Amino acid sequence: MDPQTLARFEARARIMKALAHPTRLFLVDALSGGEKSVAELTRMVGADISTVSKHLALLRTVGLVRDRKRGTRVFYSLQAPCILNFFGCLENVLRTAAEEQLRLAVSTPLAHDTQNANGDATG
Amino acid sequence: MDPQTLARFEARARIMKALAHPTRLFLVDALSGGEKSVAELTRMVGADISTVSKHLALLRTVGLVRDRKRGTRVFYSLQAPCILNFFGCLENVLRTAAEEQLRLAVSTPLAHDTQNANGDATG
DNA sequence: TGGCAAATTGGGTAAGTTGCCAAGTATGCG
DNA sequence: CGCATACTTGGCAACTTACCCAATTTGCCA
Repeated sequence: MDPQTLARFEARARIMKALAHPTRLFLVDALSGGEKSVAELTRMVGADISTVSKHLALLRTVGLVRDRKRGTRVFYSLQAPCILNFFGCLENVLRTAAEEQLRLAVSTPLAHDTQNANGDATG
Repeated sequence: MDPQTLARFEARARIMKALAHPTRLFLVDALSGGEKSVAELTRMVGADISTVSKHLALLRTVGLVRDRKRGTRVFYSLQAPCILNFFGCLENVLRTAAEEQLRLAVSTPLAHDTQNANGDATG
């Protein structure tokens, strides 16, 4: 991987890292319905406001959200709504993985415990 | 954030984490052209084969890629090609962020060094 | 000006991540 | 069988990240 390619993927990874946390994914999702203040988001998340503020700052640093100060409050909004398209893909991956797990469980049952553990032997 | 919502975003975050590394993003990109062996990918990445193997294992764990053993070799391929759509969004975010940086740099120049550093004082 | 509310920043600790080497596993071949 | 090749796994040191608490900054208003 040459330096230029590396730099490009490092830049992409920085954005992905910003999304690689449940709270931050939740924040992005919450902002899909329009801008919200830190306090409002803090209430939704249910963590310390300083924690939420730091999460938002990280999202802003990589350019995923933007902030707008109004009085003492700061409203955050989505800067890159195209992220939302990705959520469907994530659900897709999760569903496929779950199906795969199920398939494996059925096709390669454990040596012991095969008598009636599944509870579907009659159906 | 109620427990069920938390669980859903944790599951999503697990996938995002798997993508939150330059090497793993590179691997996903490399696999967009079809399945490749670990040795082949290792050559492209330029790291230790054990490192690449672990990256691939992680991608497989979350269901992003799949492996197929053939003889002594293991071929990996994309299980969730929809990820590739996201790369365009990432580039979008990067471009927008860069433009934003430029805009800020132009609108709020440093107090010193404003003589002709930009080279566009005459335009 | 003093005081309140909203938000950010700093700090310390606990937990997670990464990469390389070494060792182990699996397959093919003579 | 013995050996080589391809890959995976274990383990450890270096580094990064997350959270809560405390302190600070910012803006509003009496």
